[in-house]
Amino acid sequence: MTLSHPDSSARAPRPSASVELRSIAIEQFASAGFAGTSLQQIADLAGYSKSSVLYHFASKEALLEAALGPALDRLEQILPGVGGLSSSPQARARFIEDFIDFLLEYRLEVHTFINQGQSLRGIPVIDRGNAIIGALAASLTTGFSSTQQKIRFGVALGGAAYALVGGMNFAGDDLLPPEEVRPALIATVSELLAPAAPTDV
Amino acid sequence: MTLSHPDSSARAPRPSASVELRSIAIEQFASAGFAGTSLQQIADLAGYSKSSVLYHFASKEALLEAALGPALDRLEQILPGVGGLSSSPQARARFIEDFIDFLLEYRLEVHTFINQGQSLRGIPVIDRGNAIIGALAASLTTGFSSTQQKIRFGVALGGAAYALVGGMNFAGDDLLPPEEVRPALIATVSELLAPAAPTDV
DNA sequence: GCAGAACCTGACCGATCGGACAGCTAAGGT
DNA sequence: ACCTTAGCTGTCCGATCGGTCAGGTTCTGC
Repeated sequence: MTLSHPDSSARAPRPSASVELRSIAIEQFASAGFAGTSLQQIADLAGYSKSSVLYHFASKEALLEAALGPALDRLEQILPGVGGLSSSPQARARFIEDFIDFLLEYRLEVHTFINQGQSLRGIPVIDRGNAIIGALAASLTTGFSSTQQKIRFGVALGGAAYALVGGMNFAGDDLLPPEEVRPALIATVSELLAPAAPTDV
Repeated sequence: MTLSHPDSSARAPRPSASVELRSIAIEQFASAGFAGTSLQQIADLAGYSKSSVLYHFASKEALLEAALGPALDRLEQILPGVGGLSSSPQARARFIEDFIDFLLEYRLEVHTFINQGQSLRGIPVIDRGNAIIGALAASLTTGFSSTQQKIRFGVALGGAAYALVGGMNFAGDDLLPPEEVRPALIATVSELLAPAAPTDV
């Protein structure tokens, strides 16, 4: 990819086009939806032609995959730690922090996936993400899978994702700063996922 | 509308087409998105022609308005009761129950609105809904509008909406029955919106 | 019987969709 | 000098989009 690009330190105002297109794409997919975003829009926003977008990414689906892939890789990394939820409180806190940090780092990807994960079923990268979240849910509800537990998991996951990107424009004028959101979100999610030991507020 | 329809008790297997189209439309808007749903799809699912859809509803936006309108009317009805949140515990519980029942009754409408309320900005019925939720958020954060409070509100609203329709396919195979979800959801949301007096689980 | 409203349809419109393809330019290796 | 490759573009394609329109059918009120 960047092997034949010796101008990494030279004058290169353009961040290699591919990266730029991907970031613009995920921004649009999250805010306007996958179906609601055309390749022409992405091209216009990036200052390229539609043909150029299709040169870097073979199809619209490939662009979605490039946009969501890294987030899924990261999520798969922290997934094994979910086992710690039922062990020590430290391991539990550790996983929740990792998970919240994941949400914060991949705001747009998570938002896209949460909102459109059902309607885009069939696209490989979406199915992959659905499988990961399914595994996450299975781990969380191991042993006690009461309706209450399921609701708590659903509210925690969907609520956190929604609060991060989607709905904060209702509570305020614009997005809240991550350094302020992080502790509040950790406290709230900890409380939801650990009902036996309610965190102090 | 139905004034000139005396066959209300006669043989009329078709529920007046308008109603049928609206219910199919909201179902599609919620599951596939507004942009991702074509008038042709709706027509096919209903067994009508696209022209017929546009006969009953002047435009795609008008169909969206007809689909979401009743839910917004109902939400506006229960909105004044939000003032009770800061008064007696009974009034608070009453409002939360009303709100959860609203979510249950208008699952699809709420899901549509929560997921696409931002991207569809500009459409009158969407703006109206945004204004209502804004008023709701303002009432809830009156007095103490700390980041923690905003997060709690966001998680409660988005989480409840998500758990109702969107994400339960992760925790189980299909949607949970409302009579089981209701008490669990009431308990969870009560806890989130009233951190000072945590509900027992 | 007749006018007219309500209902439904196929044909058609311009615009836009995702995508295929040929060709242009600049840079690098030989 | 030459060729290859990467990057980017304009043009074109069939399909589909939301929407208009003229006409057909059936039912109702007079």
